[in-house]
Amino acid sequence: MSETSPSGATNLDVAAWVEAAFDAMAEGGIDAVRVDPLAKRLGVTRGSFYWHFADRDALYLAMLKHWREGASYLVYARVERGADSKSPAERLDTLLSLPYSSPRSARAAAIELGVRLWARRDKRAAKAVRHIDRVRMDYFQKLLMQHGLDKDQARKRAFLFYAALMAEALLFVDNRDQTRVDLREALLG
Amino acid sequence: MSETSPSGATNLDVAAWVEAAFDAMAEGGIDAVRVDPLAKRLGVTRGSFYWHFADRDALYLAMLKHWREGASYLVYARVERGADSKSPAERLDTLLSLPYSSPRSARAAAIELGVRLWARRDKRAAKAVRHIDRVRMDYFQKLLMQHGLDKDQARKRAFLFYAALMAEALLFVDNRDQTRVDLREALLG
DNA sequence: GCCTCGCCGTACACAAGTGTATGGTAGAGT
DNA sequence: ACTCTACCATACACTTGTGTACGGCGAGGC
Repeated sequence: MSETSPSGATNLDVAAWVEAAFDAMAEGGIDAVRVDPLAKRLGVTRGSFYWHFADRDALYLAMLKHWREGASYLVYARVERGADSKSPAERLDTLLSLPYSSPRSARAAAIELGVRLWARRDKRAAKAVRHIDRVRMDYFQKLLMQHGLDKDQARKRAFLFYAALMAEALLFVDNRDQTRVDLREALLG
Repeated sequence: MSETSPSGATNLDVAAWVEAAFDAMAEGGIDAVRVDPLAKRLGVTRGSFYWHFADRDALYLAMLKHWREGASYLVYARVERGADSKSPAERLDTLLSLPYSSPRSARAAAIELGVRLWARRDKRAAKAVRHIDRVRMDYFQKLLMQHGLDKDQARKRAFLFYAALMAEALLFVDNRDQTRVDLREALLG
């Protein structure tokens, strides 16, 4: 356990605060990320927060850093495990099936929205979003090329693929299961 | 001028407050819709607000009503003008080209995000979003069927079409113009 | 010429959140 | 045992926002 804080039950570290911050963001966007409510949620007072962070903006930066890494992770590691046994089509299929059914994924979807709305007024967040979008679409394009498409076709299809994934976080449609089946057919068939 | 308020320069009506509320929402989400900042933006005090609205929640409801109507309007009237001279393909093409290039459309995109993030915690907003999503997708499906697709294919394509439109409001991609050309080819070609 | 009424300003009490300064405490080191 | 240090609580001053009560003012009706 090479943690920043060595031990203790009530001992919090930066990661715990960031985690709670994303919980709050999933419910109410970046404006819901407030020091006092977070402290109550964690069972401590603001004194703890201002020990780990200079101010609220420092927490924002820590959130961005975490999201930047975690969002890349979501694309790479989560799909890549199982390694070479999977074909590109299987990996794309995995991507289509994982979001956003479970409660955990619903949280991820809300965070996606929150970060992107935040990025409309914060340049640092916008930069992170641009980066993640590039990383993801490049990955999708790569998979589609391995699946047999030429570079140009793969680029177009990657956008559609990504858009469809994001739409599940954004749209309020009725039959999500049916939609997912449709997508699989339209984008991979 | 059949306004609610007959005349006067500083005289505001409900519509003016709702308009300002959406401006605020486009910048900071539903949490940025606050009475005091709105009043300052409009050059009045809160006294005016609490004359037109019972409380802040009443403004929220007025916003939802306005969005519900305006969002349907965006689909119907905006594309349908020019009437019968346009083919279904031309109308779909119009839809693909209008969002979200102009500053006005950027505002609309931000509002879309704001409403949908809000809908994750407010049931009334969620209901409005569900309704609008149904209306829009039904319209897209209808156009695609008139374009020659059978009902089932049109439904699937309508989702992709809608998802691609929404992705422009959500994603931070580099070449929006290129993307739009690609979409036209992929979805209508 | 008053009076009502729509519309807005002002003032107040209250709540929630930020940041800061300072004090307390448990554990590890020596 | 003494101290140092990481971590947290407490108390304070400040800001921003909500809702409410009340007062003012100009335009029409009678």
